[in-house]
Order: sequence, then C-alpha cells, then structure tokens
Amino acid sequence: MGLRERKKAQTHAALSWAAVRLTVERGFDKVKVEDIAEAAGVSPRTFNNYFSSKAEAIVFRHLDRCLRVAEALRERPGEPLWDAITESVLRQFAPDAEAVAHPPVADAERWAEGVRVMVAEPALRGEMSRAGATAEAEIAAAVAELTGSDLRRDLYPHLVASAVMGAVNTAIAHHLRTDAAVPVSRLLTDALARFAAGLSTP
Amino acid sequence: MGLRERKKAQTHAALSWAAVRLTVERGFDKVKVEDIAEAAGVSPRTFNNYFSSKAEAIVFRHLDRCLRVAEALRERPGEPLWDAITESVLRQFAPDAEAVAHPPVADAERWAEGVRVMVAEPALRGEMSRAGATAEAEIAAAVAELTGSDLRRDLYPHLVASAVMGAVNTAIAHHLRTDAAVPVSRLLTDALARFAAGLSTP
DNA sequence: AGCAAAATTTGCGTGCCCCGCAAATATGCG
DNA sequence: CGCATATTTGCGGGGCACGCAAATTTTGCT
Repeated sequence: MGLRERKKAQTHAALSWAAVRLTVERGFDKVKVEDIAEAAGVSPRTFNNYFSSKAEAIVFRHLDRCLRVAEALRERPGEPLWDAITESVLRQFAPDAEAVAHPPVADAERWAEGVRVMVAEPALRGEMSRAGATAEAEIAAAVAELTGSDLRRDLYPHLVASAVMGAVNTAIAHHLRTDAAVPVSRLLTDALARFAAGLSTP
Repeated sequence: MGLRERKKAQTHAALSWAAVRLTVERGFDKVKVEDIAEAAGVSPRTFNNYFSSKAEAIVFRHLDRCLRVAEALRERPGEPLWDAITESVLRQFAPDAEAVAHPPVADAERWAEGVRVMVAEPALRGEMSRAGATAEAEIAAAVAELTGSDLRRDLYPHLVASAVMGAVNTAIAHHLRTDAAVPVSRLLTDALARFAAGLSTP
C-alpha cells in the first residue's frame, strides 16, 4: 500500500473518529461539518469527499465492524453454521484493545452518557439501521456461500442474516439500556443461541 | 372526531400519498418538497408541520402498517405466541383493498419498477430502517405484555420483535427482488415459521 | 534528481431542506 | 355572534451536500 492510500485511510479514520468524539461530547446538532473537518485537519469540502453525510461519518465504525462479521464468516467454512456465526460475531465485538484506548476519556461515565444521547438521535438511528441493512446483505451473501443456498431464490440466508443483525442490535441496545453489569459478549451469545433455538418462550 | 381532526388526517394522508406517488413517478431527488405540498394543495411550509422530512412522508404508510402489527398483537392474548404473531402480520400485509385501488395507475409494471427504484434510494432505506426500529419497539412491548416478560430486563421480547420485523423486511425484499410470482402472504408465513423453528439449515 | 501524468484537496457557488417565529386564517364553543 | 384556541402561511436563517475547476500532492519513469 503506497503512501497515497495510507494517507487516505488515515484521513478517513481521523474524520470518523472526530465525528464520533465531537458528537458524544456536544451532541449531534451542535457539531458542524466544519468542526469535524477542522478536528481532522482537513478542509470542510474534503469531508464530503470521504463521507456523504455527517451521520455516515459517525456510523462508519459501526458499519465497518458489522461488515467484518461477514468477512470473518467466510473464513469458517465447514463449521456448524451457528458456531461459526457466534464465533465471528464475538470476535468483532470483543472489547477491542485499540478502540478502548482510543477515546482519551478522563470521565468514562460522562462518555457513556454522551453515547446514549448520541444513539438516541433520530438522524443517527436512521443511518445506523441503514448500516445494519448494508451489513445484513453481506452477511446473507456469506451465509449463502457457507450453506450452499441461493441468494436470489432462497429466503434462508436473508433470514439468518437478519437474525444475526437482530441479535447484534438487540444486545447493544440492551447494553446501553442497562448499566454495563453484563458483558456484551454474554448478551451476544445469549441472543444468538435464542435465535438458533427458535425463540421459544423462556 | 371534529372537522378539525378529520381535515388534519386528510392532509396527512394527502401529503404522504403525494410524496409516494411523485417519488415513484420521478425519482426521489427530482421531487421537491414544494411539489409534494402543491400536489396536496397546501403551502410548502405546512409540509413540515406534518412531516419532518421528505423521507418521513414517503415512509409513513410503511411505518403505520408496522405499528398496526403491534396493535393487532395486543388484541390476541392467550393464543400461542407465534400463531398470534403470524395472524397479526398477515392481516396487516394482506393486499389492502383500498391501497390497491389508490394508485390510479394505468401501467402497473411501470409503477412496480418505480417502487423498486424508490426503495433502492439510500436516503429512504435509512428512513425505512428507522421506521422498522420504531415499530420493533412497539412490537417488543406488545410481546412483553403477551408473554409476561420484562421489557427492560429481558432480551426475549426484543429478540422476538426483531425476528418479526426481520421476517417482514425479508419477505418484502424478496417480493421486490423476484417478480410477484409468490404471494407475499406465503413469504411472510414461511419466514415467520422459519424463525419459530430456529432457522435450522433447510 | 527531474518531470509529466494522475489523483487528491481545496475554494467557491448553487440549490435545497428544515425549522423558528409571528402574522393571518380557520374552527369550536358558549 | 364573538372570543379562545389551533392551524396555516410567509419569511428568513443556518446548514448541508455536491458539481466544478484550480491548486497541490503523489507516483512512476527516465
């Protein structure tokens, strides 16, 4: 990878990170695109060369994670489907060393609260759902590959993908709703296991 | 209901319908808020008294339908959960006599193609997903009511709601992808049954 | 190293969207 | 009928997304 692409990746990351940080700190509509660009050391116009909206920049990391689930899945052919899924999901949503270190946050509680406010923002919920749908398509493709089903004719891979994203979203929502007593990994395994078991009443 | 509220409901419907029709006919970004307002016989400013965005107006009917699923569910306590769910969903997504009559479309195929283009629009996918999430919350509440689970502490009602919306979305997507050979009702029952059966490989 | 080609960044201008505010208008009720 | 309450409308502001072309940076080649 040449210098060119490395710089692009850096700018991309810097922009999305700045977007998240500023939004968590100040709230969505108190952050202007201009602010994000400035924080990333780039001109306002350049922001829109990387992201087509403020919301997209903020949600980028989430989308990336979800897409990686599909990628991870493809690397586990042969395993029982739900084992492969659970493993792939857990890997992506494990507390990421780098990500944990990234927010140079003194006050973790304040940060968490900011995140709650952020994900409550309607404009972002829309973009997040959209990211989920995008990822879902990739996961469906991966599942089709693993199970030998037909992406266009069969409902099955789409249903599985839908369950996966449903589990992820539900687990994250639960985690944000209640206060971090239960680790996310437990919520995720639990949610996925329930789906695999047919959601019979508990 | 007084004249006042009836007029409001009329305007609301006229706006959302005009938004859909114009978008299907011309494409999302060739329709200005001004056009929609004009088609509904109302000032542009009034449009935003009813909907906070163009996308919201377009997606309104979809949201409404999904919310009604939750409502219908609450009216079926005592039944086995998945039976109640399947019944509620089918009722809402049955070919609606009024809705079928509404588009005064000469060319049905042209209309269908327009719909496909419309739902492909990124901005709308976001808003649709968001509507799905909103409905999901209501459905989760209904499920919690029916099964006596705790909306805040338990994952279960949220997982079920997620499955329901997943089934709905998947069925609709499949219907738009392939050409109307299979009736939506079959796709829906199938999708829901698969979820209830644990999505075991087919 | 030097230079030309290719890609990226930037500034500028445009069109549109969403909303706050206050005036005008319509409705409901005694 | 006339007042109190809602709704609609016009106006104006702030911002966002993007097309375009000029300026700058990176790359590949000699």
